[in-house]
Parts: sequence; C-alpha cells; structure tokens
Amino acid sequence: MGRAPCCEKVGLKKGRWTAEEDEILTKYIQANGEGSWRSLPKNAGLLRCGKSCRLRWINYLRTDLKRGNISVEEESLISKLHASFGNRWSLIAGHLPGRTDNEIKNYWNSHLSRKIFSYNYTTSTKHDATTMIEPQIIAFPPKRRGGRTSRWAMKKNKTYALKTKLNNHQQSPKQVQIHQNNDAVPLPPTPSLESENLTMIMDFMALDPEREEEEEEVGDGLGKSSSQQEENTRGTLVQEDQYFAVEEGERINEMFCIEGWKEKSDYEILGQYQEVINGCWELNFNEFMDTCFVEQESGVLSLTFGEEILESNNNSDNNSNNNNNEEEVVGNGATRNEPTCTTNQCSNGECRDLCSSMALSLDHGNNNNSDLDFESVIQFNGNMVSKSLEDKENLLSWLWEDDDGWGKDCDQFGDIDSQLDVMVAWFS
DNA sequence: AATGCGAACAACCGCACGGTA
DNA sequence: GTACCGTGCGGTTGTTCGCAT
Repeated sequence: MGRAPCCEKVGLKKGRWTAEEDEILTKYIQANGEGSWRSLPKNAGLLRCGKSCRLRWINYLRTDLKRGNISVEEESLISKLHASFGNRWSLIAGHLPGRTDNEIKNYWNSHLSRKIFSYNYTTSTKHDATTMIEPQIIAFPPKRRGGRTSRWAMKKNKTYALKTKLNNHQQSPKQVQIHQNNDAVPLPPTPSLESENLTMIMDFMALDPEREEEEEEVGDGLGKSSSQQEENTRGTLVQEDQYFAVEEGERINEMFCIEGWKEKSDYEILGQYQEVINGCWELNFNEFMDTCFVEQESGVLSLTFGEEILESNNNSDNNSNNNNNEEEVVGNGATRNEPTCTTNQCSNGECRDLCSSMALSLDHGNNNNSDLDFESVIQFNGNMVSKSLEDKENLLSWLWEDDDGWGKDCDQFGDIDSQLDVMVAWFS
C-alpha cells in the first residue's frame, strides 16, 4: 500500500514564503503552539503543506534562532562534530544553540566541504597519550571568480522587518559558554561514513544519566565545574569537555573512549603508538601494509602478524579470548594481544607496538570485531576518512607529505615518489 | 552596462521511525 | 501484527544576487 501524502498538494503554494505568510504562521504558532503540522495550514489559513510550515518555522521563524554568520568557533565545532557524527545534522545542530540543522548542512556543503585537510602529527616528544593528531583546515584558494558576501551581511542592509522583529533576542550566556573553546581542531573530511560505535559513545557520554551522576560526584574530574552542568547546557558541555580533552594537554582523549577506561594509564598503549610514529618507524609502504594486514576471503582486511590474525576480544566472551599469544591486561579488563612481528625490518619491536596499538584501538573502538576495512585502518586514531576516492586521495597526500604526514620528521616510507604507485596499487 | 558564474541558502522531497488505533 | 499518522531528518533542487569579465 502506498504511503498517504502528507497533505493535499493540489492548490498549495510552493516556493518562497512571503512576509504575509510568515506573519500568519508566526501568529498562529504563537497563539496555538507548535505541532499538528498537518492541520496547521488549514487552521491558520495558509495554502501551504504542513511540512512546509514546519520547516519554515523551525528553520526561519523560530524566535530562538541565532542569526549572523557562523563564527570561527562554531565552524570549528561543526567540523569536530561532523567528524564524529557524520551528516547527522540535527545531532550537530543540537550542539549549536540557535543554529538549525538546515543551516549547518548548508554551511557545511558550501563552506567546510570545500576545505581540504592536512594532518599534522604533533612534534611533541612527550610520551603522552594526549599528544595526537592536530589536523588543520587549509582553505582552498577560492576557485570562484566572483562570490558574494553572506546573505546575512546583505540582509543587514535590507529591509527585513519580520525577521528582525522575530530575532531581536540576544545570545544567551549559555550560548556564549558553548563557544568558548577556541582551539580549532577540525577533522578530516568526513564522512558519510558512520562511526556507529563512536556515535554510541558520544550519545552515551551525553545522555547516560548514570554517567552524569558519576561525573557530578567526581566534581571537576573531567575539568568541568558543577555550575556548567545546568539544565539545557549540560549535555553539550559534558560532550564538549570530552571531545576536546585532548587539547587541554592533561586529560585522556575521550575520542577513544573505551568504556571502563578512565585512567590515563589505560591509554598508554595509544601513547606507544604515537611514539612509534614520532620515532620514525621505517618500513616501506608495502612492507607496512603486508606486514600488518591480510585480506580474507570476505574481502575485508584483517590485522595480522605473520600467520596470525588477531582475534577480537569482543568476538569471544568479552575479554576471555582464546588467543594463545601473550596476553596482557590493560585498562579495565581489556586485553591486548602481543603478536609476533615477522617483518625483517622491524627488529626492535616497533612494528609490533604500532600494530598492536592499532589492534587495540580498533578492537575496542569498534566493539565488533577486528576485521578492518580501509576506513577502519585509518580510523584507528580517532579520525575518520570517507570512502570517497577524493578522500582516499587526500589520505595518500597526507601519508607522503613530508611536512604534515607520518614523516614529519622523517621519511616514513622512503622515497615517496617511488612508493606512490605502490600505494595507489595497494589501495586499489 | 550586460552577462555569466557560482556562492549562499531557502525550500522541497522522499524516506524512516515511533506512536497509536 | 498491521496500517496509518505525525514528525523529523537528510539529500537535493531552485532561486537570488554579488562579483568578475
């Protein structure tokens, strides 16, 4: 059976809303409240579809909308949230008071998606799990010939009576509070790729009342004051703190957020990974990939060491896997496989450390299994890449960029030109 | 001054999901 | 269990208009 249309489309007006329509809708909602969108147009005397009314109200007429250009802080936040949530605009909008999902979506599509990203590993030699990737937004040189200022800027010089009337509110202190974090750490172009696990983690961090209670008891254990936990802003702030913990240099990067891992020491192994990278891990690309990953019949890649494919702890009974390799308990009961590194270029165990670190972070991060597809491989450090060719291309760029890639201080894969074809072939 | 390009963004559309009868 | 309804979401399209040529 076909789906009933949301409204009778015959005789309904489409296209831009007039000021008169806006006024009618506004007055009606002010008098009767939101909701009942289907019947609203009829009751209000509008020749519009109910959905259209809802959209108009939510995206434009609501009095709590924040107008004006997206600030740098907001842009940064959008980038971060998009890296975590993907195109879940409503979720992102929920962290930007006064901004609508549509607005953010448009902004992303018209602004941020045009930016390319490079990835900088920190040069810090600190053995610290908090020193990780510092991606940067690099604006594309404008390709447009002309361009225009933001519509809001244009509107400022125009008569926009209704909107002005409706939006003469001030930005609340709470909103200001949200945007206090000025550290822009935009993440790679994302992703339609969903990081379901990460999303679950984020949702957990924001919504789990038990955890919130816990955090209240701990006080500012995560660096937030109790006053920040006010209703309506609390969830956002909790998340903010955790997202950006890494930037504050002291706390655990909760992007990894392995449930139950609360201590920094739990994450030391991630620090090992960092050190390996900074320590100029030397393998050529094929050796690296061939050493650590094998393709299975299913077509997915699995992390492997020599002949052995790491088993996910989660595939077995929680942490009681059957792997006979050395097993080390890390963190809160999480297990770490100690593989045997077989590469002949890795006599000092760095490869092992790197790979096991990746295994650990992936293993726990994905919570599903240890099979790795391309994206997962790249996702291991809390960042994601999309499946698009363009993004893979960007990734390749990142890999071989002397200044920004793995070889910031060294050539990670030797002469990159000679490795280029190999890398492309491998990814293909 | 005319024209075309392209950025900005408002609005539409189809689908998914939860609630309810 | 099924069908329907209301609503929300995200992708896409259409419109406007500043700027460069």
